[in-house]
Amino acid sequence: MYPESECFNVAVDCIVFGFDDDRLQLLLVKRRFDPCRDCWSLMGGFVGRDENIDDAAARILENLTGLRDVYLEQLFTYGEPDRDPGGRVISVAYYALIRTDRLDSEAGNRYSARWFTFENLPVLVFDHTEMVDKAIRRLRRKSLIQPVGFELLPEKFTLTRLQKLYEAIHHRDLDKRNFRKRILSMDVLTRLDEKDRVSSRRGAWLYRFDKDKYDRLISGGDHFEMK
Amino acid sequence: MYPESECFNVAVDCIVFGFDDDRLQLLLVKRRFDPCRDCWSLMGGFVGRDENIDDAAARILENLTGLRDVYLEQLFTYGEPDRDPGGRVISVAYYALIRTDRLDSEAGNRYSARWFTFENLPVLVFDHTEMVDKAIRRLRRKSLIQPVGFELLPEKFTLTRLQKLYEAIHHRDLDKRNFRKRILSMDVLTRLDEKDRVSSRRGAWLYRFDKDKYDRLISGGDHFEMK
DNA sequence: TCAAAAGTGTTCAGCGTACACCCATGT
DNA sequence: ACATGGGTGTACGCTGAACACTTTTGA
Repeated sequence: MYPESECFNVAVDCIVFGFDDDRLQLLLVKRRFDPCRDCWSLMGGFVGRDENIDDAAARILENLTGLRDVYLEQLFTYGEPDRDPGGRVISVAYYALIRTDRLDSEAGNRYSARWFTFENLPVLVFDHTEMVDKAIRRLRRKSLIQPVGFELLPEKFTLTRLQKLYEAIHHRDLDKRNFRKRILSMDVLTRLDEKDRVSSRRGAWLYRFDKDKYDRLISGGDHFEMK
Repeated sequence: MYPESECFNVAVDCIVFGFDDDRLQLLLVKRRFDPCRDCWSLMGGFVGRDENIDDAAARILENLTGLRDVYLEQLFTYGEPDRDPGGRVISVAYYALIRTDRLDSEAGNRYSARWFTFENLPVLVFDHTEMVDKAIRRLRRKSLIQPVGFELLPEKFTLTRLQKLYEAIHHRDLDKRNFRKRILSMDVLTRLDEKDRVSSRRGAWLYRFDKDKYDRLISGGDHFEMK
């Protein structure tokens, strides 16, 4: 501690993305204390004395969802002096991608958590809307260069479902053939010997995400070039 | 203030890029206090009680360089509990692009500041090397999609000089014709009726950066697409 | 037999890349 | 006259985008 210096509460706020059939969703909680009690808010919490910030984010997310090992990435740090009317709080925003099928709804209940369709969010407290806005832009960019978003689907999924996810992220229709070509050319999917017969009579092949191939892809740099 | 919560020193560290003829450079200071007195370090300082973080970064940078209105962008927040052996400090890293020709060397002297060639940096304190690493990656990526780096040159410059800058940023030789085609196609440069005769007998046209065109370019989205 | 989703290929345009020579001028 | 850096154009391959029909099968 450098005692001659100012001292701040440091919080983490989590932008939690989920995907349900064909809509991108956001998990929000109702604040249980003042200021802004009962307003919709991102899930947040304070960083602990001996805790690193990533761990704090993971802990807070686990409290809310009961999930460990979810995709979690630091987004941006917000520090306007008056951003929280309850006092000066510097907040490090993280965004998370979770599989809604794995969600522990018990955990969510404790926080009056609710999923909202991304295109239809309520007013949020403080600067949380700004955080969400930055998060979706980051997610969109990321999804173009990395096969992100497998984090948002159940383990086995059809290509149509994956396409629906990308369409939800980008809020735009995609061409089926081009999409499949593109995704398959990334070479991170394994087709299973199994079909999903729920969504169609004919049945659609199920795929699984191949983490090994993915890791090799990632380590191959940022996929930006200039020569 | 939320008194039931922990309280942290919050600092800003600045990764200051400059460009001198044909080398990318970094402005570093020698720490004047323990721990790690006399070690090379990024320029840093603590956030003030009623100051937002961007302003803190700008203030700290102005202390060091005497410059206002420099390009400054938040990079990442570092919060390992033991990152600073002097106490728990959460640090928000920013990177800055400055024109070395505008640098006030008086200001720098107070901090024993020195420019280092980017490819030849000294060992840095704490996690500062990690910060620098993230900053250069961000700068590289940014430079591919935005005409960043005009911030690093004097107001008037030749295309050769601009190319040298890009080569320094990417640490790679670029093809002259392709570079010029690419840069000019961005349509953010204005050719002046003036030549630089220092670097060659023939003389090279000087260009100026056109901020209006640039702003229009930026507002046109991230320059990533998916259809 | 029909409805509903799955699956599949080709063409074209634009962009990034490789590549080599003449120009203008000061000494 | 020559040395030095400035300036220019073209050909090719790859990638992204547009585009429509057949297949399967349960009801």
